[in-house]
Amino acid sequence: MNIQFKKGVLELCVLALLTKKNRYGYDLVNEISKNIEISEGTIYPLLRRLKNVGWVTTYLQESREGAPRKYYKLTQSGQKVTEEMKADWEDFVEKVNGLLSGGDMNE
Amino acid sequence: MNIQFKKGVLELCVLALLTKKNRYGYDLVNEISKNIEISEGTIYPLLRRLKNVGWVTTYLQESREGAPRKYYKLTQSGQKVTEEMKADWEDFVEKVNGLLSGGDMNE
DNA sequence: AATTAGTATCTTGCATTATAATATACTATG
DNA sequence: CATAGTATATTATAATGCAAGATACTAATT
Repeated sequence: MNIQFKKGVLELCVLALLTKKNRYGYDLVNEISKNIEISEGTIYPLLRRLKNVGWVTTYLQESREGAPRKYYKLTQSGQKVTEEMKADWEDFVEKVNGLLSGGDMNE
Repeated sequence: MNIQFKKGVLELCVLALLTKKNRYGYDLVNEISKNIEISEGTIYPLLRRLKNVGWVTTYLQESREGAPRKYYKLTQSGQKVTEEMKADWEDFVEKVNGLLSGGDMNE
C-alpha cells in the first residue's frame, strides 16, 4: 500500500470514526487496520495534533484489560472540520478520477 | 484543498497523463491545474524522480514560443507501475470510503 | 514468584513529498 | 528595451507516516 496515499486521509478517517462514538487510540488503530494499514507511531502523534488544534477533547477511563484508556471525543469545531474535510476528500477523489480516466475532461 | 491529499497522487496523475501521450513539464502543470492545484516547484522535482527510478525517459524539442521543451515519455516499467498504482489508488479510495460511510464494515 | 502475552500510551529520528520563493533563459509584443 | 508569457530548475521549509523503542498495567502460564 502506497504510504503517500495516506497522508492527510488518516486524519479524516480518525475524525470520521469519532463522529460515530468516542474511541481510544489503540481501538482506533485496530479499527482502521481492518481497512488500511496503520501503526501506533502514526496514531498517537496524530491524536495529539487533533487535540492541540481543538478538534477533540480527551478523558481517561480505567480498563480491566490493561493500562487506562484515553478516550477521544469530537468538539463542535471538530465536527464541523470533519464535514468540510469529508467534502474536500470526495471532491478531490472525483477530480483525480477525472484525470485518471479521461486524461482531460475539457478537451 | 488539503495539500496532504495530494501526496503520492500527483505522481499517479502525471504517470496516467503520460499514458495518453508524451508531455513536457509546463504542459503537465497546466493540464493538471484544470482539476487540481499544482505548482511548478512540485512538478519538476517529481519528474526528476520519475526519471531517476526509470519510469520515464526524456527528450528535448525546440519551441517557437519559449525555451526548449523537455518531453517525458513512459518506459515499459513506467507503464507497469502506472497500472499497479492506479489499482492501488482505487483500492485505497474504496477502503477509505468504507471507513467514512460505514464507520466499520465488519460490525 | 517470575515469565510471557496482550492491552495501551508515548517519543525520537527518519524518509517522503508538496510548495513558496527564487533564478535562469528564450520569444514576442508594445 | 521593458514586459509578459513560455519553460526549466533549485533551495529551504513544512507536514505527516512509520519503524523502533520505552513504559506500564493485567491475566495467564510456568
